[in-house]
Amino acid sequence: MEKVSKDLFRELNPAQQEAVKAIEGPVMVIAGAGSGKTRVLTYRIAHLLNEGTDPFNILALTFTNKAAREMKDRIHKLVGGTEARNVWMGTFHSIFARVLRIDGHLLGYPDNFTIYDTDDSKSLIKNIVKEMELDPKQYVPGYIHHRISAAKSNLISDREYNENDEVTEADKASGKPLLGKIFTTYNQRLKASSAMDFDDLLFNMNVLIRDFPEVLYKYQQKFHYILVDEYQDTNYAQYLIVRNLAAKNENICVVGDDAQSIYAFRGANIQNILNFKRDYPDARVFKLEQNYRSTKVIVKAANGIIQNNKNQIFKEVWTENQEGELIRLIKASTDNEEGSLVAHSIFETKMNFQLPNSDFAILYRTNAQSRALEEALRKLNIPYRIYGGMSFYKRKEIKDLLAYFRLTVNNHDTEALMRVINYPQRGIGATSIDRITVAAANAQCPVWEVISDIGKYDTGVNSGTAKKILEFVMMIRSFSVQLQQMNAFDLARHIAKDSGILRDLYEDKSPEGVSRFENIEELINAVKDFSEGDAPPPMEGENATAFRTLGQFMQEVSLLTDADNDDKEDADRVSLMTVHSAKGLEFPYVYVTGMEENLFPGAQSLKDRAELEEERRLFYVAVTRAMTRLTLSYAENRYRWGDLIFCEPSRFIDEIDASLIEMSGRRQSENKTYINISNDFIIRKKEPPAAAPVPAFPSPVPRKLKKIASVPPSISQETFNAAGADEIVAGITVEHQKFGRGKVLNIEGQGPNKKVTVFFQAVGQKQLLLQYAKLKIIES
DNA sequence: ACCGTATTCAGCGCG
DNA sequence: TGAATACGGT
Repeated sequence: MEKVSKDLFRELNPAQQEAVKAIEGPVMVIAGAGSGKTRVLTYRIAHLLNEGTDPFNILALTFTNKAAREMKDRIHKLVGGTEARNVWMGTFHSIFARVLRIDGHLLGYPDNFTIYDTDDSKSLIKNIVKEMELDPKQYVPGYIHHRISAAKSNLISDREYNENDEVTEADKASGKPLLGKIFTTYNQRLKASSAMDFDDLLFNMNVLIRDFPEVLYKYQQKFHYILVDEYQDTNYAQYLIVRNLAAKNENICVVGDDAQSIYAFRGANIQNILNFKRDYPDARVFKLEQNYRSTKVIVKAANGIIQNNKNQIFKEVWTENQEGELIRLIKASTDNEEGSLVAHSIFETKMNFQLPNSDFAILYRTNAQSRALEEALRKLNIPYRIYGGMSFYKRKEIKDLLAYFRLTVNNHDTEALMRVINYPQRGIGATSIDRITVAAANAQCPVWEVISDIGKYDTGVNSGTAKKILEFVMMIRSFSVQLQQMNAFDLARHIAKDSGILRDLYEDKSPEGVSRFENIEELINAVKDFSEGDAPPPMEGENATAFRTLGQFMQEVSLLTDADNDDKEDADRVSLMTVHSAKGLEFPYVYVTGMEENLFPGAQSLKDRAELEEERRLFYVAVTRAMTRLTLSYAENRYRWGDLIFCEPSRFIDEIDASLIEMSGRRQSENKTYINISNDFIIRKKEPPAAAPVPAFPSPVPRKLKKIASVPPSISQETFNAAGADEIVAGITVEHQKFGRGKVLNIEGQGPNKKVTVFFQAVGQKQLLLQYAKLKIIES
């Protein structure tokens, strides 16, 4: 033990050592970018363990699953053994979901409550708006959800919301007087579905420890040491939980950087970190100011930027690293040229220094900017990966199967029920579903209650439909019964088959259908991996099972988001992402693109000081991602929402000392106007790269052709120009865009009504109107 | 139930 | 511009 802890400190600089050693009492660590923030947190926990602290008494809160996982791994490497896995380490949401599964019954929730994700919440809101017969233009689900979320994050209940005149007046003034009513109904529906949304996990945790002092006491006793990562990003609900849990022992350590607070727009309160000294007058504050990541040039530039913000904790970040290259500034005339110049710069740097693609990152403010950059990279055959796209768990087919799992675990989960009651189609149509919903609303009970005893309610569905509903209920019940009998994998496979999802997707032979089928297989494999792991040690108050159940799988999966389950396969790619998602990462070569007024800083932020300061912190984050060389770029014209607009270079460029910047030469070899027109044309029309000379006068191509580009490569656009009606005769082989190849059996009808019967290998016999079906002749 | 077409809308996004 | 959704015709 002793030896390990000596080694532990040798790897830390004096400031870091002090921060690690200050175990007792309130501590705040202000960690500049690249100063070893995570290192301090992990070493601190390792130190606690080495000193003999029971891991069960340590609570470490992070913002992302990824951060929690990385920290666990690193601690495990430092202290070895199995101790690390017993630390209560995870996101705010996952830790408090765990607590609520144990003690949530005090608030009237079963331990198998469902967690609604944002889509579930919005869909529920949408339905409520519809039921109340309000104008969906006025009551946009996304906006309402945002309001409700903001209220919950500030611990304002629906009742308090409705009783607050200021708030209700504001809603009235903006033409949404019934927003409070929707809030109330929304909460009622959640409760009836035994469900919590993400914000409820924090809100209800607060209610729990507010209303049940013995529960608060229990966790105060348990969590002797509390650590919080990214403290600058905590919202009020999170802040208050932490403060209450730490109130007894005051062994609380928060780590963060006020200069990197970039989530005020979703409720983070930078005051939490600025006021820490006020909350804990005895607090010791440690500043980590030595940067180990970046060159002197980059550090100087970053300092120059952030000093323009007024509201901050003073610190001076410095580095012993070498001076490094000057910051490059690329000026392009259009967004497409910007992409091309960035791509060429990456290509050249890569070749000159023989670097892997993974050394490069391209950052942008908005996701919409990625397209031009992608096109440019593709032209140079530079492999890239876009972060923050559609995550695995957001795909339709995955959500469908997960909905079956959810409904199996919690029959009251109404969003899941609505999703699958008629998928795959079982003849329970929109009208019947409406009738059921209305009956449930009238009877003030969950939809599941209505359909599981449909005769008892006055729904008005006809007997045929009632029978189909009964069959559906029986099926779900049979799944639920298996929860304690089968392990997660066996039950998941059983559900995928019995529900008809597998068959439904298997029958779809289109490339999209095949991919969906593969995704389902991947999900079932994930369940398999989970099943084969050790049964988790039962927590206090939990039932122990000999095997891992589907219920346990769902608890884990409902708080996962972006596929951190990284693809190791060909990881050597250039990274493309928004500045927000780059937070916490580092790359040798970083390109920050779209450095223009109204884009970065964004147009909405120019109105008020606080928002502009957040944009500036965002830029600070972007700049400090770079280790070796930073490149900034902007375009003088940019396509936005379809038309070309003029842009001014960002004010942030001027905030960097001019002596640190070098203007990178534009590629002057070709006529400028020519480049713009031709490049724009090529990229927008998705024609092949101009290996051959580009036509000076692009021939007008019908717009519609663009759509074709999304069709998989095997099917080119000409392929599906319909064959002439006269050319199709019985006996020939044809290809259909969706159904694939098949043989023509029969032709009937005349002119526009000419009908053809085809037997497709994949899907069987189909009748098609020649007028609509675009058939290609494969073999006559 | 299904398809093509019209319409609408556009910020960053953890869990 | 393009993606997501609503609508109207078969």
